[in-house]
Amino acid sequence: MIKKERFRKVIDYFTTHMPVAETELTYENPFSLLVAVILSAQCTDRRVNMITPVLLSRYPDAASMAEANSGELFEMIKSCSYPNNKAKHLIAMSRTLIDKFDGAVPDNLEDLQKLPGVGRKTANVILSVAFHKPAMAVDTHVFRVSERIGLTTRAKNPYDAELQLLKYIPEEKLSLAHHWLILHGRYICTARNPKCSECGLRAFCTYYEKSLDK
DNA sequence: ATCCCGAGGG
DNA sequence: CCCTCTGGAT
Repeated sequence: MIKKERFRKVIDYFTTHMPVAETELTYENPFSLLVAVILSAQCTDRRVNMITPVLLSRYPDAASMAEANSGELFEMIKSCSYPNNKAKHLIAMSRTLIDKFDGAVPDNLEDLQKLPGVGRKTANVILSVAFHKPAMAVDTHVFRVSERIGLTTRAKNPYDAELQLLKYIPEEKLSLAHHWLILHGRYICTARNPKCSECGLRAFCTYYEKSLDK
């Protein structure tokens, strides 16, 4: 099956079965989304959503978080992974926002990636979700699912996968597609013991086909 | 034991 | 390319 056809089938399937797909992180503005996405690394959205309301009521914007006491901030986020790194990143990120961007979250990839703790994946999420710009953030789910269902072929790294996906997904569907792949990866196409019996994509899934040989 | 919407540094 | 950070859920 040619690539274009494969993408069409996948998009058709999700359009029917998951017409609405949004981030499961709660947020109110670009800054709170930025904080939530930084906290979400190696941590479930459920836990992040328990932390951010408390954290953001204490530090509602870059100005207040830039002046946060690192020990106090650490205590508030210690139940998620890498609390030490994340506490440092949140404070340094806020300081950079104040120093270089007038306290506002930038709306372009280059400037977003200048923020401590913000890499390409996080920057793409902010662009796509907070600013509704065409971008494809590739996280562990998007990377795994895309490879399994053949949207990408031997992607070497997340950026490679991003380029392969951008080639065939229409701009206006990028954000939707991003969340389709994440939610599918989270609940059906899980890393271990994927629920292929519940998956409507198995008819043309190369991963499922291979699993039958075992 | 293995994985969760990674980033920074060597 | 590799490693480290590092808590909670399953």
